[in-house]
Amino acid sequence: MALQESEQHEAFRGKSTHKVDSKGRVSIPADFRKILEAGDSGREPGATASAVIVYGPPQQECLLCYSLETINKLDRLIMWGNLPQQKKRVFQHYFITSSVTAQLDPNGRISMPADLREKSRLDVSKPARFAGTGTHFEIWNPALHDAYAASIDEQLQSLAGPDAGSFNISVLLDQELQNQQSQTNAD
Amino acid sequence: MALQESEQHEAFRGKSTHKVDSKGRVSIPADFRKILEAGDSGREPGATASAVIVYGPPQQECLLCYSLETINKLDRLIMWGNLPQQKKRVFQHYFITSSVTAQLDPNGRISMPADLREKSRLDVSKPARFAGTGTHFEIWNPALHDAYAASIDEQLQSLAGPDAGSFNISVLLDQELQNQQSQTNAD
DNA sequence: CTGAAACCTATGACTTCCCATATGATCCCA
DNA sequence: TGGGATCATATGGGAAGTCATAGGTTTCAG
Repeated sequence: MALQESEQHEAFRGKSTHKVDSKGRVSIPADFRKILEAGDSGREPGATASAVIVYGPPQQECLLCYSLETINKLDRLIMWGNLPQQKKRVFQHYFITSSVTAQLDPNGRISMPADLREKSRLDVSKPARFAGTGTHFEIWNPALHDAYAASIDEQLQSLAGPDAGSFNISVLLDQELQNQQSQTNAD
Repeated sequence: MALQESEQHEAFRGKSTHKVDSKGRVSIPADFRKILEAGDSGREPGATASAVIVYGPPQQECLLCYSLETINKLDRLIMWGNLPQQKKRVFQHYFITSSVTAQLDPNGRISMPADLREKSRLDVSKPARFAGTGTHFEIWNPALHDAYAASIDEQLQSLAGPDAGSFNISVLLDQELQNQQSQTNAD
C-alpha cells in the first residue's frame, strides 16, 4: 500500500467543538492546523496552509478534510494506480470532482460557503464538531456526531460480549493484537 | 534480589497517588515517565516526552495512557490493518477520535483539561490514582479505584472456589501455566 | 449600489512556560 | 554508623503566550 508509515506525519487525533461565526467561518483546531501546515510544505513563505475538503457520499452527513500531502497521494493512486474501472470512477467522483481546496485565513479559519454547510448540516452561529480519524479529520453537526458516538458505544457492547461485567476496551484491543501476532507467526 | 534485570522498563507496573493541582495539572509517577520517554525517541533533543490519553467507553470511568510507541502501533493496526469494518470503526473512534496527545511539562506533569477530568471523575486540588497495567497505565478517582479493587477481590473468591480457606493466588496462576504447558505439548 | 468574500485588529479565556519551594531518598565522608 | 550534602521528585503560583471568537473595514463582482 502506498500510504505507509515512513513519511507519515502525526495523525489527526482527538475531537473538539468550535463555533461557526455569523459569516460562516470556523477555526480549525490548532493541532490539526499544524498537521495541515506540515502537509503543505510547498506553499509560499509566509502563506497559510491549505486543506482539501471532500463532500463524501449523501448518506454520510459530514465533511472529510485531508492535508495536501495526503490528498496528493490519493490523487496519484486514483489516477495512475491499478484500480478496477468502477472503483476508479467512484473515487474520482468523490475525492477529485466533489472536493474543494480551502486555504486557511491568517487566524487559522476556513470559510464554509452555503453548499458546504448544507452538506454537513451546519449552521451559521452554531457549533461544529471536529473529529480526528488518523489519516484525515471530519467536521460534523454535533448532534449527529453524538448519535454516531452512541451507535459506536452499542457496537462496543456487542463486541465485548454479554459476560463483560467490568470489561476494559484495551482487553479487546489486546485480543486483536494477539490475533495479528499469531497470523504473522503462521505466515 | 533482582528478577530479570534486563528489560525492566517495558511494562507500566505498580500504583501511586498524586494530587491534581489547582490548574488541573498532575505529576506522572517517575517510573512511568521513564517508560514514556523511552517510547518517544523521535522527539527533539531536550524536549519532554508525550503520551496519548484515551477516554475509553462511558462505562469505564478512568483514563488510559499509552506511550507514543505503543499508540503508533495501534494506529497502524487500526488504519491499515486487516480488521473487520466494525472493529475498525470502534477502535478508530476510541483510540484515535476519543483521545488526546499530552506533552509533559518540564516538571514531568500533564495538564488535564476539564473534559478529561470529568471523564475520569477527578477534581482540581484532589488526589488521582495511577495504576500500571503493563501495556498502559490508568488514571482513576481513588475511591472508584478502591471499589474496582474490591470487585477484583470478589472475583478472585469466585475463581478460587468455596473451599478456599487460606488459599494463595499463585496456585491459580500455577494451574493456568500448567494448562498452557499441556496445550503447547499437545501441538 | 449591494452582498459576499478577504483582510486586519482586538479581547477574554485558557494553556504553557518558567522559576520557586517542600519533601523525601540516596550518597558520601568523617 | 551517624549526619550532612546532594539529588530526584512532587507541588505551587506568577507571567507570558496561544487560541478561539468577535468585530470592523476594504475589495471586488454582479
